[in-house]
Amino acid sequence: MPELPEVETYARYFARHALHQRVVRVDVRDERILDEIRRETFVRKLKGREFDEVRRHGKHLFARAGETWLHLHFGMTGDLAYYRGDEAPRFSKVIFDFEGGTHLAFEDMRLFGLAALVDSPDAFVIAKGLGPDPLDPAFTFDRFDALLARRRGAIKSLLMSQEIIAGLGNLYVDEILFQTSIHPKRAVDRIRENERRAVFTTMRRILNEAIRRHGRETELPGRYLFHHRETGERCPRCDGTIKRTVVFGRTTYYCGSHQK
DNA sequence: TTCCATGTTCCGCA
DNA sequence: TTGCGGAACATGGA
Repeated sequence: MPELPEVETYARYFARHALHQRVVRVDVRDERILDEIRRETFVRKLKGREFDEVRRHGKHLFARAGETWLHLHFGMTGDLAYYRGDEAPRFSKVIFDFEGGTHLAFEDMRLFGLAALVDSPDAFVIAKGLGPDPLDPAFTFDRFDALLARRRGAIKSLLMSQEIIAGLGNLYVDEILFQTSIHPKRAVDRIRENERRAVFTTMRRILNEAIRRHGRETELPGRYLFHHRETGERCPRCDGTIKRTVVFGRTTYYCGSHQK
């Protein structure tokens, strides 16, 4: 379920449970989850260490362990589980055993996620060309607006592009555009400044709202589009009908009446 | 059985 | 150069 609010929730979960404990074993259960690192190297550099800091940028989570940082990306189905005992979660791909008998499992059913080591989160963000994190306090409307300037193409495509803004995914982009009454296919150069401001503030409001609900979309207010992602549904904000299309290769829901 | 999925990347084409 | 459509990846659930 990993868009920004989910990954923020995972980051807090990691920080709450898995810091300052010695890693006594690193169990890579499926090597395919590792990104450009050999299993032996991954294990060697983490075993015996303690994680002592967690950071997030967009959908990427980083946890510092000595000289290196664990990097996790959750793909479509990634998750974390901290537990005690021998019952590893079904789709565990990497399990960290801590002294004291607890474990942190990185689960990923569909294997679109990845685990790796990086020298630093900042260097990784630069190397990958990731855009700013929308919740970074230093990320202002003016910076947001500059990122959209001189571009064409559908607004949804831009908001989905991680090299422009890092962290938004299919559900949250649809939600932001629904709540700002903007059609997902509207060209960005045909969006007025007051609408761009609305997108910026609504984006932050929705993300913070979702984080307050621990990244669980199902707990978002009933008037959110999230609960009405079905062709033919009644729009919870007007008398329109929910329609479905494809933008940026992704199934897109929007209200055929109030989103222009 | 068939279709779909909250992500990312790569390729070809306009 | 920019943007977009399509396919691929792996796998469970409706």
